[in-house]
Amino acid sequence: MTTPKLTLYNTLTRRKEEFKPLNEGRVGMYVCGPTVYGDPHLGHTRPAITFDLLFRYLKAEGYKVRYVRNITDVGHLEHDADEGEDKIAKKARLEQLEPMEVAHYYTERYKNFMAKLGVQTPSIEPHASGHIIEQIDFVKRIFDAGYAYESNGSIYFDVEKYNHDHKYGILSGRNLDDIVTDTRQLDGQQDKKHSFDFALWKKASPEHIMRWPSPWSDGFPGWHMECSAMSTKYLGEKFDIHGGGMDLMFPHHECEIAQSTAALGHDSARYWVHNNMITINGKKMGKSYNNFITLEQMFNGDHPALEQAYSPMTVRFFILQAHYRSTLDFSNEALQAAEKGLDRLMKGIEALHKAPVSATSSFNVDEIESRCAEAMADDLNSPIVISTMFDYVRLFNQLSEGKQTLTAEDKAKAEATVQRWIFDILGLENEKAEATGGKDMVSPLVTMLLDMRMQAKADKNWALSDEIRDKLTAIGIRVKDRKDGYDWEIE
RNA sequence: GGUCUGAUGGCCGAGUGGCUAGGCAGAGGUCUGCAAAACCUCGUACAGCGGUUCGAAUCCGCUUCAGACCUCCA
Repeated sequence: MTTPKLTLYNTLTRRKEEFKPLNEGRVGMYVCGPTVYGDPHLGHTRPAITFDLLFRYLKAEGYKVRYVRNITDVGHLEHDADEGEDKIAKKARLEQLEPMEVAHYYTERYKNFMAKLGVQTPSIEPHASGHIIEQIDFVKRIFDAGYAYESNGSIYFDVEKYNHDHKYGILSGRNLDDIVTDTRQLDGQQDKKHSFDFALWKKASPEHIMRWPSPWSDGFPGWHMECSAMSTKYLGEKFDIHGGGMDLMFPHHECEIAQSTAALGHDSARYWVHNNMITINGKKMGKSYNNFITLEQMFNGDHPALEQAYSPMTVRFFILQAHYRSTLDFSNEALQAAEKGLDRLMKGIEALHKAPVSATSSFNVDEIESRCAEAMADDLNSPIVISTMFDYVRLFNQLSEGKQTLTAEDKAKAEATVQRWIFDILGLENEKAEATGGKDMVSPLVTMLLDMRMQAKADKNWALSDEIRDKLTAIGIRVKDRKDGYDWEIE
């Protein structure tokens, strides 16, 4: 059995391409992380889980992966940012907190919620504020290369000049003429030669709190700079994969390409991978629409749009059931379907573990691996991996009834394959099994009661039999009658 | 206005030039003292109109509708 070759959809070429790492056996991956001035919401889970999936998959395939995901804690300019206030500072003033206090608070919140969702910690999580020197240095390189100009203490990228030598807009498919006619006139752009020029370094106004010295002014880096500087620092001038949300394609990633090309003479990332958006009522869920549901709300159900709380794994499963390049629409119906589907999947896996072994196998377990491998290699088609697993869940469930059989060897193989795909690569967890760790403690008691119930049933004492079942149900223990006994689980 | 994407059965969502996606919900059945769970069966969907083709929901064109980006956004 040969492992199928991984293909990834590369936004640069608008087609699926076979993935070939620059260095044999190693992968460098950079993904745009959160701006930590607000609570993480459902939308943030899409890139986190998408690239967590890729990270896990590459590692499972034997690659050594360095996965860098930044924390943006400075520099993202406000709408009226040219007047010199960035998002972190603005929020801080409103809340009477130190900017770093705000950034730290939301960074911790982000990390904690991601951990709940089974998102593994990247190899490096660099903070923009900790890389001001690298960013200044990067600006210098662009300036020295002749693609930037100084104006009133700020440094701007000369898009027109860059476009003359290279080509601006290769990622988003725009050309400069369109951008010229279509860019809105914003206030405070008097320092720039053209409206489409973007800031590499901004001079801070007097009231601006977050500021650093530079050769040009006391100020702060432009909002595309951190990704160029930090990806270069940790992954080198050329690396394999750059990921992020589709909404970042323009201008953020476009500007990143321009910056890197201007400074280094060549583009940095080989494969640009973009996840699609989560929508709600057909519209993108995001800060600007003020239609987002925070993860805290998702997990405790405290939001007008939520009919109930949804567990972290339900959310993860919900996301993995859609392909990462499709929009995914939030609805209670869809989340509830995911919740039940995940439950069915986990129960099916438990059925496999409990299944008896036979002298022969009635189905081929090798196909589980080959079908999953083929699906995932095809641009990370996690929905197909899941649907494949459901096909086998049906068979696993039939094992206890004797309608299907597995040899001990095949059962072990099936268990290993499930472990690899469901738990290691998709990163799902059996929340219920983990939450009911106390099962062992109550087990003797429950067993005793259920033995009594068996006797009652044998005596056709249905009143007592049902009373035992009802009382157990009332405290969250579900009784399942089997042909020759019983089974039970904690809800 | 420019660039781009999408429109799949009650819901969510894969996929594809001819061959079952899958999950959820629903209907019927098996099992069972009853129930739960599990298993079996079922709906025969691909926005509309043209075209290419032996054959298209899948390719092409047009139309309608929806969305993303062009401004901070995952």
